[in-house]
Amino acid sequence: MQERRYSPEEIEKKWQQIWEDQKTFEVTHKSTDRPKYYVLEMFPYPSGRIHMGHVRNYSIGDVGARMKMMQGYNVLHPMGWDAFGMPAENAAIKNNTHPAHWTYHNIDYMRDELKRLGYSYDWNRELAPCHPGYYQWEQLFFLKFYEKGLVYRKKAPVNWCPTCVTVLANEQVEAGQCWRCDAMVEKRELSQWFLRITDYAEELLKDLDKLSGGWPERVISMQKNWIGKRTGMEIDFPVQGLDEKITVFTTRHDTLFGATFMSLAPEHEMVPRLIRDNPDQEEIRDFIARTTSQEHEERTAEDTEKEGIFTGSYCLNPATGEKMPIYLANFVLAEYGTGAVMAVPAHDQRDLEFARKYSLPVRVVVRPLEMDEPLPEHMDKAFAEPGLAVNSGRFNNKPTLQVQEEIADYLEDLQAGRRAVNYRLRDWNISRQRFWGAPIPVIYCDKCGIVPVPAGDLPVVLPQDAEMPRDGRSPLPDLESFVQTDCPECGNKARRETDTMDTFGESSWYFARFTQPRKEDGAFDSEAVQYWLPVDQYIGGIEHAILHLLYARFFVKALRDIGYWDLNEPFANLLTQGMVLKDGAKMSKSKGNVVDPDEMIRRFGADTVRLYCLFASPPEKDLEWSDSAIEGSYRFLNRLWRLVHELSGVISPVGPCISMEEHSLTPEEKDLRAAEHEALRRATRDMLDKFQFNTAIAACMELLNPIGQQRQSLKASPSGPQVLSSALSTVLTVLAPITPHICEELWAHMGYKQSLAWSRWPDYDPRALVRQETTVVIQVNGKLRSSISVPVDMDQEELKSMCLNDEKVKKHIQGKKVVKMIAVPQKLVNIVVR
RNA sequence: GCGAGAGUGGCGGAACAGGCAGACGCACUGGACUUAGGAUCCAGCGGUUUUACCGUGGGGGUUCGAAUCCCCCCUCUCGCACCA
Repeated sequence: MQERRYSPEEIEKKWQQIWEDQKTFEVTHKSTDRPKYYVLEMFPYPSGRIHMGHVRNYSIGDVGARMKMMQGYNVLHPMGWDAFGMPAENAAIKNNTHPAHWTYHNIDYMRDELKRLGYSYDWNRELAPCHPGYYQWEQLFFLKFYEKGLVYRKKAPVNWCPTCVTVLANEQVEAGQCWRCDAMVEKRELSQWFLRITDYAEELLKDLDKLSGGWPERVISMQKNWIGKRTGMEIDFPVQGLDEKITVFTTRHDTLFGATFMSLAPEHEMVPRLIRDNPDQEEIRDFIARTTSQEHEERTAEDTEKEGIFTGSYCLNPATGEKMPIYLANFVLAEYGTGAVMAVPAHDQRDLEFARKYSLPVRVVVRPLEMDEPLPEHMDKAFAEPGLAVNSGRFNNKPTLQVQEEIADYLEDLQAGRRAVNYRLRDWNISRQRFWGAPIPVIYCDKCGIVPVPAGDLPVVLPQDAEMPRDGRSPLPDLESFVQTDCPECGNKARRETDTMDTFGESSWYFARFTQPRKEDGAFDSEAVQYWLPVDQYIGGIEHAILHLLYARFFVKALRDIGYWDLNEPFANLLTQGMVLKDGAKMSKSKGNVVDPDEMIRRFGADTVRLYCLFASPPEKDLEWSDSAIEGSYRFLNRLWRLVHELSGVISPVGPCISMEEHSLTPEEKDLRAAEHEALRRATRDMLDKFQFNTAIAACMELLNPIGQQRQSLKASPSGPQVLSSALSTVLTVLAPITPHICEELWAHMGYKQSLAWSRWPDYDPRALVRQETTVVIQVNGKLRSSISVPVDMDQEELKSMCLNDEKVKKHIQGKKVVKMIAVPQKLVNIVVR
């Protein structure tokens, strides 16, 4: 008989077609009695081609989706494109075309690539936010946010990336650099649109606790960190000679008695009034100019020397009544707290350094618990730990925590301060001076001011005829046909906003749109949203730990308060997959270590690529790509292929893990059957419960080995064909979500009529796991000395005496006294001797 | 500096609940088959001075028994970092 070779190319195309023809992965929320399960992978930016990181991400998701289907869930598994963004503009400039053209072309190519990988997407739901049918809803959200005061316009120092020619949100600046191009970010004073994410700071923080368990702790702690909640007090310091107060935020109000001077950010709004009467104004202005022109990153570096200048004004310490000189200091940030710091040099390292430099008084107000009060003149390190209050009037000798409470009460009584909470999180700047994004639906009228576009006039469509300026600027401000419009209120000539929305806006709600992506009379179908959301399993890279994942959480809460749903969180479970590395480094063109998925699929087929991605390491860890290791995965699939074909005449479609008359089986049959059920037990636990595909695959490989080795004798034994059939069916079933094409093909070859995609995940039989004999290892004083094979139900006492009579054991216990024997049933006996 | 996580063969990685360390795979070695082998199959594969001893980053501890639990230290990765 002509041997049929494993030809991935042929069978993968075939099964992809069958799934498509049979609409295997098309789902609806209507008329189903099965529970829902929503699997989502972060959608890709259509950069041109998919890379191995995508393949890994989407393979993990696909296994999740297919496996849940087999468990009887109604599974939603959609895919789309994060289609707005700058590379499209750059490419359009380079190729003298329109960003839309480049984007849609890339999408077409990448969709083919994904299809070749056999993912179980419901392609009917595909979406791209650069389509007006998508972004019109985002523009509507903007209007609703505006109505609610959740979006506002203000002039503020914002992050400007000179290379991208646009501003960036705080979350998009990493160590002073642009998250996308690594250019140093500058501060610029611009009027921009901001989303009031800070209104939700407390809820965003609080709800992280609910995500615990479903989300990696790492991501939760990163978000906590980013939100940066601090509880403390706002304290007012009256300024001498002015009828004004400087308000500070502090978490250490217990040290108020030690505040000997005041430090203000050079940008503080009170500065002009504080220096008005100072003859050295020039010098101060110089200092301010010097400090504020410094790059933010440089100014805020920890090792930057503390510098300041005296304003000439004084304020009063509300606790001591003492005069405190007011300084400007380079290390005080205008954007944190109130931009003013009460300086307590004895208990804050920065203040101490500053005090030493400008010879300002140091007063100790906290004494360490176990030590004497430090001498202020000898201090070179501030004492920032808790202790007992000293030099603090009636609060003396009380512990720090108690003093905090009492001083808070005291100041609140005096109306000189109040308990306060401060967050590091800032409002989200969503204005972008770029073209390829959703236009912000606002009109500026000389008479009426800022006028939102009426909802009925949406969408504000991004012009298709724009020509891209070569320097990267947006064409919109110069495009009269876009800019010129009539004021919706007074009808006079007016101008459109030319900024577009941050592309993180689109990804903040796409998961919800997927539930009914073609809906035309509204953003969401409430029934579909109610049924599908939240996403049960979300999968993507850790790089979005703060950015996308924080924005999306915020959007869900904001849209909830607008009335779209009663959902609180978008993603119930989050898996952050590791990177794909080659030679220990992230793949990149510049390093020349890129492995092309298309080429791998050509050489080995999609199943092998998927198998390798899932086998080489657990999902959340980095994966080191190895050209030779992937061949091992290919070999395994070949071995599986050959085995099923060789046994064609013997095996039949009996089903996986079928029940059998135990007592009629030969020992060899029983062993293979036990191995089969053990493999299923492990695979079920590792895949379904833990998303640990590498060990589930190992379990399949382990099962295939004895099938291969014992197939000859099993072919001839009475129940051998049944046992072999069941075992192979189990292997194919377990591997089906991982390598679906080859499994479908072999499944059909075995004689099954129905697609594996619709097969049910089998249950193992605990009784089949029980073997007749088991190996018990014998230790003497905890050291392995021997092992014996005994019946599983052997009596404990009998087992112990058998161990003592073991030849090797005897040697080790000779002449010694047996003190104790510990027996772990079916595993081990430890003999303790002296 | 603060916070989180991780250190296991030549490599990727296993080890459920404190009970045979190294499953599974890669690489390697030997053999079979073969005109050939980069296919396939079989066997071996932590180290050493191999009746035995040592071995999961290092040191201590708990325990009959520790990769696993506790304490100290080292290293690496990630995040935050002049945030008052």
